[in-house]
Amino acid sequence: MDYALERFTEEVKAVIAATGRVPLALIETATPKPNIPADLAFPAFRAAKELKVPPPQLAAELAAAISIPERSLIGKVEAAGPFLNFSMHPQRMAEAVLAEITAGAEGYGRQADGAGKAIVIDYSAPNIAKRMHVGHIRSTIIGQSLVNIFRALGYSVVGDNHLGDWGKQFGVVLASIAQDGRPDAEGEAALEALEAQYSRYAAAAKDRPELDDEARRWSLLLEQGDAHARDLWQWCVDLTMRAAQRNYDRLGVHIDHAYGESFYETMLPGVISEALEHGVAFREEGGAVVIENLSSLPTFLLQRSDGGTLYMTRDVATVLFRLKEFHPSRIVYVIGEPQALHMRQLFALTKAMGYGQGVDLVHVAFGTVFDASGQPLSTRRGNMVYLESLLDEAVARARAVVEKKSPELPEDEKAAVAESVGVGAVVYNDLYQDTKRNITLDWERMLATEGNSATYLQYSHARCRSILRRAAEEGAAVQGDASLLTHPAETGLIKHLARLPEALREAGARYAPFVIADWCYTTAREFGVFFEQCPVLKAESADLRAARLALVAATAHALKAGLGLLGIRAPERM
RNA sequence: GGGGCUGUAGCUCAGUUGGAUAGAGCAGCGACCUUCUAAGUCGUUAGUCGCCCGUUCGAGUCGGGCCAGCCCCGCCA
Repeated sequence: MDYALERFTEEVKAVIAATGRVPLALIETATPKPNIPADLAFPAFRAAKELKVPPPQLAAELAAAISIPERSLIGKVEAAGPFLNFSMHPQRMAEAVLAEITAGAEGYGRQADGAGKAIVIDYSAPNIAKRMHVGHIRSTIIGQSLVNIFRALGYSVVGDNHLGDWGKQFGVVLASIAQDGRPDAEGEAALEALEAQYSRYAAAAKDRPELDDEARRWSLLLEQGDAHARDLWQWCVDLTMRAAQRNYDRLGVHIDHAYGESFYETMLPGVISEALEHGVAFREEGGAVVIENLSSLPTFLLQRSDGGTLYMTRDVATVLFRLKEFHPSRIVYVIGEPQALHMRQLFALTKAMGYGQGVDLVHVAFGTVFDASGQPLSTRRGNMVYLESLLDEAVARARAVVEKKSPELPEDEKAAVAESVGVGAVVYNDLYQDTKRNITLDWERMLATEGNSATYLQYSHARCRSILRRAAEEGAAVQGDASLLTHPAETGLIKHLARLPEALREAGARYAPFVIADWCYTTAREFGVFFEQCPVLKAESADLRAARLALVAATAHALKAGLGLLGIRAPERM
């Protein structure tokens, strides 16, 4: 559907065109900066040059020549130097926008751009028998937001959790469990114990080669489908996924599939032979399969000299499977920036092998997380942060704030609010800025309850709901004449609400959830101004109260829709 | 040596088809709660947009060259 803002833009272009003064191709509009009292501008420079008149003259002529149709969303047009500025008709915009949001409710902003197209999004990808750490956290949170965004844009989105459940190191995992037994725990505690067993085993193997042999034997048994090895492996997968699922539930993450690396095991020989047949790869003397001079990328390997496969081999197989299985128009990888080269090589190789022509292979690279002293987080440094503990810590801190700010809430609601606020803060920390930036783990900033923070957005929503709750108690009408909303604070809020569909489009086009975060933040600010300046329940008249209540309801819906795209819950009270 | 990302206020960041006086938050200073949630609102201090050339009516934005930080460059993932 065309939302009000798009219709307004179309009308602006149409009225300029109707003057017959400017060729259609030269009618380009721009959004004025916030300090300009207009909603859409036509910079006359280019057209003026073409027509050989000074830009201010053209702008003035157009301003005089333009006639605004009846019932137009355009309020007024005026020349400002070389710019032709258009303003929205506040009342008609108010009516249109509130009607749209009321109709769309928490699905406001949805579009059909992607109808009939599938997108595969690869995200989260925890390693089996290990805890999820910062890298997986970023991938999970960013990936889920992109899933939400593309679904809202009408795409058929397939999420795939590419589990690290295979490979050389898994023999060590199994051998260490065979030696030390299965930890008697659940969740991160169990995985932490497995990690410790793994480390001990790997360390001991340095002096005792027979341990290495034992690990290799387990690895082989697993690949050969030995029942016992397979059972142990499955136990690890189940344990890890149970722990992951608890975290996913808290984060509002739902991933459609979890094929994992192991799924592709049988397809790997085919991938290698096909690459050789296509002549994009060759087998060097040592036996390794090499790809050289591909799109001027550095040389890389598809098979080890000992015959073993690599990350690249499995990734190629994964692309081929996804193409065949889902027929996507794009495959999106939410993976850390350090793997940018690997991704470019993978994409180039896939295309060179003749696959995925016309399919966009996209790497959404996210930056690295550093600790407060600027060190990268790592297990070895001992400053690693794990998902479950991160969420628990965030919720505990949020709980303290809830106790202080809202002691009157019932116990279970306090807990629920703390959960939403704490988890929301963690999510927002990964989404409020461009994902490709490195970020510094800073508890103070992450759990900030002021300014551009998840809490502020949730608080704004809760304030809306609070007003609506009281209105319901008083039996007040929540639907009124939107054309009464002419206060600058009301108009400002409405105009901004109208921009969610546009923000959604941009977020999708740029793979950038922060565009949504920005929109949410500005919405909360606009609402804050409105809240201060325009009494709702005590409005001057019943009609105005009804109209303002409708605006508050719309704001709540839109804000909840925006937060939903980010994967952040919006509590009713806090 | 080659390549990728980043460089905008004291700090953290927006600023994407080149357009009007470069915007927020935090921190600092000041004001506002007997009125719908002060987890709020308003005011104020603060910037040679890393540096230098170029393209043009116009460059934070585009091109080239430097500088700095992070990361990557065959048998891990």
